[in-house]
Amino acid sequence: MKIGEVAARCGLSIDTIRYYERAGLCPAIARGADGQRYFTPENLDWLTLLASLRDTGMPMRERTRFAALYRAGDESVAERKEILLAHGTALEAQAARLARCKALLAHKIARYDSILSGERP
Amino acid sequence: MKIGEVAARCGLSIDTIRYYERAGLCPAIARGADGQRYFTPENLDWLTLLASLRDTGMPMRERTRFAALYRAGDESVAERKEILLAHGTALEAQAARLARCKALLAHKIARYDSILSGERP
DNA sequence: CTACCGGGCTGGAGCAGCTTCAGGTCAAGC
DNA sequence: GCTTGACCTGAAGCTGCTCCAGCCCGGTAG
Repeated sequence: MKIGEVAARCGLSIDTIRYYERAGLCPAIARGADGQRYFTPENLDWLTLLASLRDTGMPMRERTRFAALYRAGDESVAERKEILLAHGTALEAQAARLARCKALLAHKIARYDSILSGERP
Repeated sequence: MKIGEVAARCGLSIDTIRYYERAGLCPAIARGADGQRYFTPENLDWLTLLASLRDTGMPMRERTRFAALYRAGDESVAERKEILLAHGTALEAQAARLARCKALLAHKIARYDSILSGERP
């Protein structure tokens, strides 16, 4: 798979994928004789996971750590599991934030409505 | 109310509040004779809303637009309502992303578990 | 009355995490 | 054989904070 297809599938931009490779967030990608990157399904899988973690707010530092463990192989599975579990609770926190924002929006919109329908006192 | 208290209550840092004032995201804050900013409850309210919008992913550009409308007064209420409604649907999208990530985590953790408990085939 | 401390102020530098750009290679279709 | 499109690199640029140096001010402890 070439970079364009991977980008389309994993939700990262082409540039971001290249940036992540340079930054060591994904294992070095195999190159063809033409110098182009050729991604394995496992590469795609990993980038998809990274994208999902990024999009749900895992900070770079943490993703970097996670990536280092990933490169270390099966030895690191237990620690990686911890990270994912921790991120799971971070997701809960985020969901709570979303809910609070939703409530706030409802409140504001109600106030706007009362302004719109006949000047409020 | 002084800036420290406002920061503690609204969820933005002191620096961010000052930055937002400079950037025009909140109306100019009143100053005391000592040069310090004194915030009204309405100021606090506004900053709290901004914080909530930021924390749920509303981009700067949109917040800036929203702020400009806010400064324009009641005239702009209808348009502001549109923005908040749109952000509401953005929240839905985010919730969906969170859910997808949660599922992905569950999947990965299951795989890690099967590696941990007796090398997988 | 002086010394100090916490909290505020400013302007400007620094940083993360992309994103864009200039300038170039290669493969394939017409 | 020429254009088109996807890829490559290294470096610069951007956003949205965040931190810092250096200063002022009001209150209180000695």
